[in-house]
Amino acid sequence: MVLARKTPTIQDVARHASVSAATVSRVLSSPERVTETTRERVYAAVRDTGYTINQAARSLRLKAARTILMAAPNIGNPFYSTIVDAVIREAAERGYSVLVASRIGDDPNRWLSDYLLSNRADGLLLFDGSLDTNRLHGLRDDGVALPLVAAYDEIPDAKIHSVITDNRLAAKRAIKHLVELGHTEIGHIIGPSRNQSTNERFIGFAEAMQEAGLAVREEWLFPGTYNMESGTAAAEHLLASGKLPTAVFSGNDEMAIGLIHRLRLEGLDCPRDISVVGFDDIAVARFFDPPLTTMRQPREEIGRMATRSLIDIIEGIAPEDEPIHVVLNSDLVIRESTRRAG
Amino acid sequence: MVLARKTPTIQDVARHASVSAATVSRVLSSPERVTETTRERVYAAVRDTGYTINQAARSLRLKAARTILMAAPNIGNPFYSTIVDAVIREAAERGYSVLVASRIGDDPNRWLSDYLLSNRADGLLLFDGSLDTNRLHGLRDDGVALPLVAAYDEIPDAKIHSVITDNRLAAKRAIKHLVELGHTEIGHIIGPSRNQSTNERFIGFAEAMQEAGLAVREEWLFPGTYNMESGTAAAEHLLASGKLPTAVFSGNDEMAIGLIHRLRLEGLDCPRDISVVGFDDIAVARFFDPPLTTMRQPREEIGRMATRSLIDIIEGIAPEDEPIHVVLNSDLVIRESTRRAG
DNA sequence: AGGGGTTGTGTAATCGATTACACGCAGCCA
DNA sequence: TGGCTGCGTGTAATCGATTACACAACCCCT
Repeated sequence: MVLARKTPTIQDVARHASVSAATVSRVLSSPERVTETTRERVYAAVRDTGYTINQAARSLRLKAARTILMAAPNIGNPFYSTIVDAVIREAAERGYSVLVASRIGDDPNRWLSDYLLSNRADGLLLFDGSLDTNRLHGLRDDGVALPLVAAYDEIPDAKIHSVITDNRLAAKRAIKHLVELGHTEIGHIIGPSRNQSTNERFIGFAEAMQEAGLAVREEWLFPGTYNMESGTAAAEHLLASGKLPTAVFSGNDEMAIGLIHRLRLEGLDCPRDISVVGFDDIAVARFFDPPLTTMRQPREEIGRMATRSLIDIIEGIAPEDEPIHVVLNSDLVIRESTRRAG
Repeated sequence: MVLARKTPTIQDVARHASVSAATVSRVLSSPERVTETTRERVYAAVRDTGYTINQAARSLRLKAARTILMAAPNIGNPFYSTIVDAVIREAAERGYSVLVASRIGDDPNRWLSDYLLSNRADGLLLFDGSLDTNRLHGLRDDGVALPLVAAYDEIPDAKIHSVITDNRLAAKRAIKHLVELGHTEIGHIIGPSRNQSTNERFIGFAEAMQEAGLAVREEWLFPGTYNMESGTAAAEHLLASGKLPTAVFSGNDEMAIGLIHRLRLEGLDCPRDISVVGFDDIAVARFFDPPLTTMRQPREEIGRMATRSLIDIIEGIAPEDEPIHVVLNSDLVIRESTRRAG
C-alpha cells in the first residue's frame, strides 16, 4: 500500500486524470453524464490515488450528513443490542452511518437538537417516548419538519411517524393466557412510567383483568425499573404483602428473572407456586430455568423498519402529508414459567 | 420557540451583534481574547438567533470531526451494551460523538478505512482483534499514525495502544479455582478463534492444567461461538463423548448458560453433577439458577479507559512514542455453579 | 510629540465537493 | 455554408467556520 503524504482530494484525482474536479465529481455521482473514455480515466485515477470522499465537505455543500442519530434512554440495557445491530445494518445498506446517543445530562431535548441542527445527523430515531417531541418536531430547517421516527416506545402524538408494537394488546394477550390457565389472582410488575409503552402495558393489564371480571389488587402492583434488581425488589414487595398472587405479569423479562430468582431464595418455585409471564423474549428467556413464557417483541424488525422509514422520510421518498404508523405483532411464546392454577 | 426560516449561521449572529464573523468565532472558541462588551453582545446574539454551529463546516476547516468510531464484530451481542454506554458517556464528556459500526460485508478493513479517511471520524476504538491492524494502523494522514485503540480483544502487536484484561491470567485463575475444589477432569468451551482473547483464555486453561498436572482431553474441548446456542451444542458434544468431565470452564457466560440449560434437560444438575465457571459476569449471571461462578470483566472501565486513551491520542495529549498498554484486572466471583468435586 | 508595543477587530483566504452556467465542438439540416 | 441543437467539459461560486495577517486605536515612555 502506498503511503499517501496527505489524504488525496478530488483535485488530486482531477490532476491525475487530466480533467477538472467537476468532471470527477460527475463521474462519481452520475457516471452516465460523462463519456466512457473520460470515465475510465477518472476511475483509474481514483484507484491510483486511493481517493476517498471528504464527508465533511460533502455535508457542508449538500446540507446532508448521510448519518442518522439513534437515541435511547439507556443504551446500556442489553435489550437494545439487537436493535442497534439492526439499525446499523439497515442504515449501512442505504449508505448511512449511525450516531448513537444515550441519555446524558439534564436536558436531552437540548443536546439532541444540537446534534440535528448542527448538521451532524439528518434525522432522529427515537427510542424514548418520554422526550418532548413537540419541541423536537417543532425544530425546523428551511420550514421542513425534522425527520423523526419514534420506535418501540409509543409517542402520544399521532402526527409523529412511529414503528411500534401494540403493547396494550400484547399485555391483554398475556393476561388472557394466565386467565385461561385458571389464574384469578394476578399481579403486575410495572416498568418505569416515563415510558409510554409501560403505561400501555399497564392499561392492557387492567382492561384484561376487568374483562375477566378480576380485581386489580394494589398490593400486587409494583413499579420497577426494567432491570433484574427491580425484579427482586418486586419479589420482596409481594412477599411483604402477606398473600402472594398465583401469577404475575412482568413488564419485561429482566424483572421476571429477578422475581423468580428472589422467590426461589424463599423456597417458592416458579411455576409450581407462582406463574410468571415476561415481556420481550430476550435471549436468555428460553435458557432460563424455568424457560420463560413471554410476549416476544420483533426487535430486529422494529429496528429495521424504523430505520427504513426514517431514511425514506429523509430522502423524501415517504409521503410528507400522512404519518407512517407501523404496528408490529407480538407473539405469545408459551414455555414453562406458567402453568395451570391450583 | 421561534421558528427560524433557516438554520442561522455564524454570519447571521455577526450581523445581529454588529461584529464580524471572525469575532463571533473568537468569542465561541477563546472568549478571553475579546472585550467584555463585545463578548456580551455576541452571546446575546447567539441566544437571539438560536445559533448552533455547523459541524460539517467546522470539520472541513479543522480536519477534525470530533467523532470517534467504535467497531465491534457483533454489536448485537448484549455483552457490548455496557461498553457502548460507557464509551458514549466518556466521549460525550470530552465533547465527542460516537459512530457505531458492526461487522458488515466482506472487507471490514476497507470500509473501516473509508470511515476514517473520509473525515467522518478522528479515531477508531476497535473491539475486534481479528482485523488486520497493520493495514489499519498503516493508514496515515499527514504522516501521522491513525489514532487507534484496541480494546477488550487483544491485538498481537505491541505497537498498538490497547486496553484489555489479562485473559490468560484470568483463565488460569478460573482453572485454579476448580482445581482447588478438587476437580481433575476439566473441559473447556472455547470461543471463536478469530478473537485473540479466546486464544489467550485457551492458553491460560492449558497452562493451568499443565501446572496442576492434569491432562487436557481433546473430547472435552468444544469450539463455540459465544452465544447460548453454542453452549447447548457444547453440552451435546460432551454428552456424546461418553464420559462427562466433572467441571467445565466456559469462554463466556452465555455459553455456560446454554450448557447448564441443556444438561438439565438430561437430568444433569449444575453444580451437583458438574461444576461450571463462566467468564464476563454478565447481568444475568447472578440471577441465573444456579448463580454463575465467573471471571468478572470490568466492562465499563474498559469502555471508559479505551475512550479516554483514544481521545488523548487524538488530541495529542498522550505521548506519541510509547504505546499505551492498560491491563485491567478480572475478579473471580464465586457463586453456586461450582462446588467441591465428588 | 513621536516611536514602539499591545490589544481588539476586520479582511480575506482556506478547507473539499457540488453544480449552475457558459462555452466549444460535432452533427445535422436547409 | 450558416445556423441550430445537443452533448461533454470547464469555470467559478457556493456551503459555514476558522485564522493568518493587517490595521487601527490606545497606552506608555523618552
